[in-house]
Amino acid sequence: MQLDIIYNHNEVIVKNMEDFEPQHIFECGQSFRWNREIDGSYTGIAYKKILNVKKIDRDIIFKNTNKKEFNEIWMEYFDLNTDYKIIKKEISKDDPIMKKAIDFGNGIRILKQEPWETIASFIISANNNIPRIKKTVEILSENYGDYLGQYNDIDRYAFPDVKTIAGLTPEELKSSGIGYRASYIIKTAQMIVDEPIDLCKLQKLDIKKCEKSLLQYHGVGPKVAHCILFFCIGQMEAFPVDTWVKRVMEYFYFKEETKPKVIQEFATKKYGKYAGYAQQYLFYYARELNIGKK
DNA sequence: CCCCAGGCAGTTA
DNA sequence: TAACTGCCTGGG
Repeated sequence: MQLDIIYNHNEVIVKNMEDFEPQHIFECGQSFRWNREIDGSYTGIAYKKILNVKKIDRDIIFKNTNKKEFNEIWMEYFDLNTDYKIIKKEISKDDPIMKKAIDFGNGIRILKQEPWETIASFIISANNNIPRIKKTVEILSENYGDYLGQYNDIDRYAFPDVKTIAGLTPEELKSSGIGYRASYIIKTAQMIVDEPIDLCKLQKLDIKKCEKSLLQYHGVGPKVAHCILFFCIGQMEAFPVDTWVKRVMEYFYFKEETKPKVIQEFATKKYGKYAGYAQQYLFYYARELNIGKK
């Protein structure tokens, strides 16, 4: 698979890109820092960079970037070297439900996100709703993140550094609307400052050991751990079971109340090394169509 | 207004 | 180790 890339001034275009639908990528719930603009493009922040993404016909236009940055950051971030056709085929064989879910979320790509931001964001996501998670992450960034400049006349801020958060008190953090998760985030930040995350090391561990090490963080349980495994460590057989996935799996496969752990083990067996992708298609499908909700 | 949200930690049996 | 409970906060 060879990408057809054009590098312009402050802009990179990938021609005839397969399996890339901005709306599905940014609104499938994997990331909390991308917002839709009036023209249908999305502006977001990652790795202390501001980027705008727009799809025109079959081309993807990446604005506010350049060749060097694109190759160093965004290629991997957008998982552009992965052929989603193979994944889709693998997880949907003999599974009409998964075929439907994939058809619905056809252009989803899994973003390779930063470890600390992913950990903190998904700690915040617990017992919370997506609009509020996004708002909290935004306020956190405005209050404690680096100022990155303006884009489309709006001030943009990076997600706060782990050291900054580690130095705060829960009382200070609570002004960001983070609620009782403030103490979780701070404790976890302090753990990470004391022992920085070694991504390479984590990637080499088998998923069980990797999960176990993540569960040591405060505010990280099985669901959040699997989100971290999948969205930033690259353990693609992870399978986060949240309320939506639980409901949709019960509705389609189990036909009865089933414990998250049972669902997760079932999915790992059923979908194998691409289980995480299956989870993301299912989650998006279920949430958008309200499947399984009473 | 009340209900609840992409769970988790802490506490009991 | 399984089951139960309370939880900041604000969107819907």
